[in-house]
Amino acid sequence: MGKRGKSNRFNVFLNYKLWLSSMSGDGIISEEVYTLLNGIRDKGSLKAAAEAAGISYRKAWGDLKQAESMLGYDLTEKTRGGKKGGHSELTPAAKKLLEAYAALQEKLDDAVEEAYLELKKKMEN
Amino acid sequence: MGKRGKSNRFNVFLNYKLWLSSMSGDGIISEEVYTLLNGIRDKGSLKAAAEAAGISYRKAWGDLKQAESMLGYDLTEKTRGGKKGGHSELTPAAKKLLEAYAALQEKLDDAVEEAYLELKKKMEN
DNA sequence: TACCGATATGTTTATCTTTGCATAACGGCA
DNA sequence: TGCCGTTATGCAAAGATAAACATATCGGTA
Repeated sequence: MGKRGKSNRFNVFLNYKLWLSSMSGDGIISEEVYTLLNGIRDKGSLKAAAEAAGISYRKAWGDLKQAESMLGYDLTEKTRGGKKGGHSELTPAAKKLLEAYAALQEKLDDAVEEAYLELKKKMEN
Repeated sequence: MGKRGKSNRFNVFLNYKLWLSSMSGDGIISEEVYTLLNGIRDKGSLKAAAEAAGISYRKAWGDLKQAESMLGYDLTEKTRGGKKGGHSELTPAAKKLLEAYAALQEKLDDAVEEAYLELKKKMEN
């Protein structure tokens, strides 16, 4: 950057969003499903996970249901009634998915960051 | 995979979407803006680019406008009237952006593909 | 056995996004 | 000068998405 004028800063962020979909493209597992699963693991109920995620229970329930139906197996084990009214917890498959997803996200975060820097460099000169 | 039963195939796709946003997070440049820019380069008009992209002219125009306002400079040079009623063409900055974006997308496509294979592998055993 | 709180699910509202419609401006060209 | 096709833009209509609301079910526990 020379002493005169300001360089042409490329002042924008690069964002990305991931999701899993069936071949037919109908059902999806969006990032908020991962948020929900994390919440369920931490709080022990879908209700609590939904409010922690800032979405309605109705939607959380629907999203989770379709995620499970898309995968063909359950991600949560749910019970109604009982001492605390009911609860939900993760199945082993869900735990595996969360782990795998965390690794994936980390890897892609890095890739996106790197790609962003290159883009920025290209756009700034 | 043993001789009995079928392996637990993880039959879902990993998708992703990219976009640029301002720091404040309001304005965005989504992938469809790139599609539009490509269309404008090929067809010479926003109208044609919009229908090629399968979106309304109204939206295409609005998206482009906000992209330009977010960047702070024009991506297209537009003229009204004239021999063919008017036309649009890319500015040098837009051409640069398209090039940079193509490189970025290629890189991320690879990263996502790779990450997907790892995810799949983890989920299938 | 009545109550509590969470799961389960249909139905109605509200919100957000996109399209569609209308209208104006523009500038070559017949 | 009137026409054509495109850019430009406001506004109303339509569609998609999510929230809210209303119940029902369940099983410990008081």
